[in-house]
Amino acid sequence: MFDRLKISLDRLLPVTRDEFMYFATLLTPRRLAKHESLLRGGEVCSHIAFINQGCLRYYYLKDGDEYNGQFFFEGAWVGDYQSFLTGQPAVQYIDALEDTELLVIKRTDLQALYAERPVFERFGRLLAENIVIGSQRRTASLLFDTPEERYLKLIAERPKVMERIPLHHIASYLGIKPESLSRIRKRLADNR
Amino acid sequence: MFDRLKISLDRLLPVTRDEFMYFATLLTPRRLAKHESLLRGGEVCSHIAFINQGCLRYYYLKDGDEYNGQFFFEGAWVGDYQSFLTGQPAVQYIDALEDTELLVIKRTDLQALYAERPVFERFGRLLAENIVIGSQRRTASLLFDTPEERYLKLIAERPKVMERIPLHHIASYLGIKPESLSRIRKRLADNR
DNA sequence: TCGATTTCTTAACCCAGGTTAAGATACGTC
DNA sequence: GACGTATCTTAACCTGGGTTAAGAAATCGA
Repeated sequence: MFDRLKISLDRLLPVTRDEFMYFATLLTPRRLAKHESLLRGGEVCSHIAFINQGCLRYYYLKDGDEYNGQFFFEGAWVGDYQSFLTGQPAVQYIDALEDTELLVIKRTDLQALYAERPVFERFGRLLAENIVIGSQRRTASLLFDTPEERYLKLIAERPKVMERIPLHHIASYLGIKPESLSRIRKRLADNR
Repeated sequence: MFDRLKISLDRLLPVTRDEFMYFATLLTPRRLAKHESLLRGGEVCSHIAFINQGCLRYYYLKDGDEYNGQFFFEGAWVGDYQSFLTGQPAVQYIDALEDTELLVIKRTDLQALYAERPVFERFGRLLAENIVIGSQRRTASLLFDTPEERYLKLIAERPKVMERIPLHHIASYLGIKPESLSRIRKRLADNR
């Protein structure tokens, strides 16, 4: 049950068996059915979740339309950082895109863990730093890549997204409408 | 010389006078003239800098065009996170937009500080977490706000940017060309 | 198994931002 | 004070994504 978590943690920084066991006691398993939601906008994000199996997305709602911010697969952590850290209502919605198994940790338990075990404080820093890198890459791509370029990069860099996620969700992630993604795909198929 | 830094640190988390003094010994003052660069793409970002006075931007270069990622003013930290953390060549360029005074810390010194003083490990986490929040907000705005909406939000939320930064740099930050920003401004001036 | 829903595509028309070119101010600096 | 540069604007034309509408194909659920 905790195998994937151990591997995922160790990739960021090695923890002793003892420290890991303690961490594991703070985690609660949770299952989400496909399309079930982990967090709704307006709620406070009081937990973050490690994905043991499955796939989720977070998205924003504006004028009734959804805009996919990011997709997450097994081995990643999900949560609304802004809400989790500040205690303010979430602006993000988080849904499962497949039947999903999570390991969930409460905000207050994580805060206490940071204070008690320095190695996890470091883990928190490394995790946040890695998220910064990913988020800045995404910002840069939205700033200066065309939708077509973003689509091609997605195919090249994140095959899992192409394999497991419907095209209309991908379009939303790319910042365009499904019809436009179809058009781009046709353009590319008619070899440019 | 360290007053603004102390205030800025304390806002994230309080440090004792003693801890602060130790931190200060790791910092080197540095001045940049307007338009001088702190980091060029391709270099490794081996330092991060606290802005004591002045203003900088980081930008990306693509096909000879600059794309402004972010602006920073006194009280903020600047650096290419991706390069600083991974040791890979920077993809960002960092320039001063005004004559600027910095306090610079070396990567290796900061790493050592994290290991020696837990309070700074925590500081590093909190700083990274705050950057995540800012970066995700920016991503979201690029994803679903129109350029006009982004411009209006910038006026409302970041008056310093409007006061101190040329419009063509603001256009680049908004993801549009200077001519388009002029058009948007005209549209708004002709009251909608 | 069969109707309903989800997913994906196509096409016609519209529009905001890009491109190109030009000109007006303001700013520096020698 | 004058020349060059940086900043900002305007306008005509172009283009790629949005909108609307429709239909085909795959999947789901009862």
